[in-house]
Amino acid sequence: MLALPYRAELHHNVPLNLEATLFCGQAFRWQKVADNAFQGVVYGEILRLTSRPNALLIESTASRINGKPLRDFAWIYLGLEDNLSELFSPSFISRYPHLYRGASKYFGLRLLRQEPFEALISFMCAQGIGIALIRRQVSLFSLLFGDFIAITEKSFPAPEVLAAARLSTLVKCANNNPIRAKNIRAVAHAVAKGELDLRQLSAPTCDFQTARETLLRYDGIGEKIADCVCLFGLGHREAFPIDTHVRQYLKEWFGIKTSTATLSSKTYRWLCDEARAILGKTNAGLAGQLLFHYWRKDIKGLTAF
DNA sequence: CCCCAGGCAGCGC
DNA sequence: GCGCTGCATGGG
Repeated sequence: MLALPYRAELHHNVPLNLEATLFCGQAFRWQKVADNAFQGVVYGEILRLTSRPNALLIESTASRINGKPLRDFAWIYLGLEDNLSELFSPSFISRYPHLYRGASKYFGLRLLRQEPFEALISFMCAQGIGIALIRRQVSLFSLLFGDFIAITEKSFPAPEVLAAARLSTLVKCANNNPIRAKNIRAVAHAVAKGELDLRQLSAPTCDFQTARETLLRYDGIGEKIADCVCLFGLGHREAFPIDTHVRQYLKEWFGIKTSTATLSSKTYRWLCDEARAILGKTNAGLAGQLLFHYWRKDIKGLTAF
């Protein structure tokens, strides 16, 4: 395994399920490198996280990431500030004890705080195709446009690079989908120009709906993608992305049915409201992720990583 | 060959 | 407002 010069240890007494967190957070470029050890690239540095009882080993190519010491960065990136003690309300637990038991297996799943631009482009690639294909697309962006960090690792490209890229190369990254490639280039251009200010959308002063509506103005970003970017890239905890799996468990577990093949905007928002009514407004995002993971792994038998 | 995979936009009605 | 279809590709 690649030797990383800087290391820190985060001693904590809060629950952390690293594998579920990285998988559900859709950090598509992260890889499992050993038992309880995962490696990724964030803000142009390699980051390796190893989970131990009540401690997290942090190793990196730099002593600071995004201007913060490794310990502080990991705390924010992994969403460890969230209080999990009231994630599921007493009324939810008494009404759905079996779901509570099932989801509790993944207690310690957190909401990632990814790099906003990488999250934005990654989720634009995650439309109606399998995880393997999504991972391939996102990796190609780094392979073709990123800068070397080490022999084996590259950064995610900057907005300026993608904005100036040849369309034919972007098409390769976008699973040969020229429409998606154009959309991605247009969004990268908007970010590069400062017209789409991701830092502003992730500021505490920016509310969720404003961030969401701003993203929705761009082609290639619909309700679900906007919610994903808000939840995992911009730190808006009340976002509740509804994909095909979430739609399935809402129907199966809570009897919330939708008839049509594709969700209209209105129906999508209605489904969100129904889910928030059950899971609680402030906890819906994280609680939904636990249910999502339980549904995928235990009910559908799909594997993470 | 079918349907499904962490959807979106555009079309006809 | 709706419901459907094309986009694109790999796997079951």
